[in-house]
Amino acid sequence: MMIKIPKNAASFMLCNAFNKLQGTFTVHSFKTSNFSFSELASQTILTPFHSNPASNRESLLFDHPRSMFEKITNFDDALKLFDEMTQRQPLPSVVKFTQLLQALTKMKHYSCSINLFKQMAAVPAPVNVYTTAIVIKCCCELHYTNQGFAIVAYGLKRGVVPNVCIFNTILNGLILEDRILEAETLFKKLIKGKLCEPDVVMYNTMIKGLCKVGNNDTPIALLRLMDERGCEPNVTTYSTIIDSLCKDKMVDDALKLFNEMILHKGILPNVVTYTSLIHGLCNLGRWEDVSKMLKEMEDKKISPDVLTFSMLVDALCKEGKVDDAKALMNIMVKRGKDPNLVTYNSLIDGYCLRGEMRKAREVFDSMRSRGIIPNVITYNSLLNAYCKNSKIEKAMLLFDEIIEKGLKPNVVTYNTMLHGLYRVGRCKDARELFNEMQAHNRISPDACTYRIVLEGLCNNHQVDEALSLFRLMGENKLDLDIVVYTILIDGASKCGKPEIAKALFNELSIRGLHPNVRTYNVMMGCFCREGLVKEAKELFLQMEEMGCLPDHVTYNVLLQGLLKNEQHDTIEMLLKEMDGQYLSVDASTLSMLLHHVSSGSLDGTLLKLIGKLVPKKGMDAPCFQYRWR
DNA sequence: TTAGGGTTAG
Repeated sequence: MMIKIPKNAASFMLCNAFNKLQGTFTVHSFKTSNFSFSELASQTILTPFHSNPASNRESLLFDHPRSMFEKITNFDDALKLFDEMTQRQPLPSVVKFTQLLQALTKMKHYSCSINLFKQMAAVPAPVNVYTTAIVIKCCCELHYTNQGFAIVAYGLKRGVVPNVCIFNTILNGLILEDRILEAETLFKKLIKGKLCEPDVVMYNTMIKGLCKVGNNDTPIALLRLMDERGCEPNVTTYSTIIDSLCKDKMVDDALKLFNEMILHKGILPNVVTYTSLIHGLCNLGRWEDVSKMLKEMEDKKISPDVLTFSMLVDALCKEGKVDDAKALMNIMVKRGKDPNLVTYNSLIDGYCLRGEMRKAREVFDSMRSRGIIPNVITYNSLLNAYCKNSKIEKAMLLFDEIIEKGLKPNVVTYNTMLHGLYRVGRCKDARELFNEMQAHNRISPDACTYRIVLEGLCNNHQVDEALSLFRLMGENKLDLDIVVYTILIDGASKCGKPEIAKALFNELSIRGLHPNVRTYNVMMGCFCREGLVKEAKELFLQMEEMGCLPDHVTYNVLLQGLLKNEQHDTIEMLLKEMDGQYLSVDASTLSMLLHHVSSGSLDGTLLKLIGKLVPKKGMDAPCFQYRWR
């Protein structure tokens, strides 16, 4: 679609530039009822908005426009008003039409706004840059950004010159649709073609989009570009980048930017900036820095909000400090910040992970009595706890309750249930559920589902079925990753099929997969079980050559293999290596070592070394402590 | 006296 040349020179330049843009973006026609925006754009006989004489002669109906438009709370009222407006002679001003469209858009009736806009075009009613901006936003919100382009073209035909607001809406639309590359190209063209000078809002939009795709360098480059082009960043600009860095665990870089913002730019951080930083610090377990940040907020009289508190509640729960988390929830209530569904879910999950089901249920009941309706995530936590504790009957009752409440189980729900069923050996029920999730609820199994099923089958001595499912996965081109291979190697080995385990291990290099520490541990366990200690030792050397460092499991597996097979020559060396790497012996290795010492097959002088390898108890990891005032 | 971005938690 080419735009024909309009009257004034500025529009002429814009049209040229816009036509060049067409090469980069596909502009689809906007067909709904009987005409499209692309067709509209190519029409020539349209009334320019400024020639409408109605604007200075309003009737009584429109003398109080605010109250009139504030009353529009539903679709029917809007339509009725619109009909009256379009039938008036002369037509109401463009501002009135714009207000009506804006009222609908604020109510999220995007399609309705677009339809009215089309009817306006048919009248034709007056249109200006505000009107088109609103309708373009509607298209973008509906993920029809291409139609937004068509409206820009249509606007140009009517002398509406797109400005920074309109281009920003388009950029935001592309970002909403994850079309970041296209947004970047358009942004560059806007600058190069001097179509508009980006302002802080536009830079923020672009920065948000780039952060969304996991890029941190370009947003920082944009921040520098703002400086070059004389555009002042604001707290949103910095907070967006700070948050992105924190999510990528680059908290120190985020803190540098935070200091730059305050000290060099004189921009005050807000609760969002602090919440992002606190979140990043919590994830890295930097509790002292978290306390510092909270103190700083207090000094600056910035109150933590529900999100700040919820995040801290969640962090405490993940550290196992669930009672502290509950106490923090009481503090937030005292401060007038009501915990919401997310906050309650964290606390319930925290109790569930500790197996404190009575407390979890108490919180569950209290949230409901406060009118907060549990969602599928709430149920998943409870379900997981019941399954992990082999309380499959309770889990099944809960599963029924999810459906009774009209909630839709998700893939996590099914994975949890499958795990639970295999744990108690109910393979047939698991198989039925596996079929049901796909057939009845149209939920596709994910990589996790397959791992659970394969591991479940292996643990229940159904290695052959696991293998055939595994081969089926290969045909479906599902993730045949190293985790899946490791599960099967372990399963085959433990079910007395070491040959299959070895064949699978050898298959890895053909598939281009690299064994990880778990894979090596499992394979070494397989050799040891077979009495092939020499092969296990060789693998131990090989893994280091391949750049895979042994962990405490590796040493324990090898030690047990050596002890079982009465090969004592390398034991002292291994124990010394463990000591050097601060690794511990596990309970069964320890008892075997002690047994061999007492029977005299191991030298008693090793006892001192063994003592150093016993894990120390009772040392609580340092965690978050803060004196709330 | 009509338009755009607004960043933070499970």
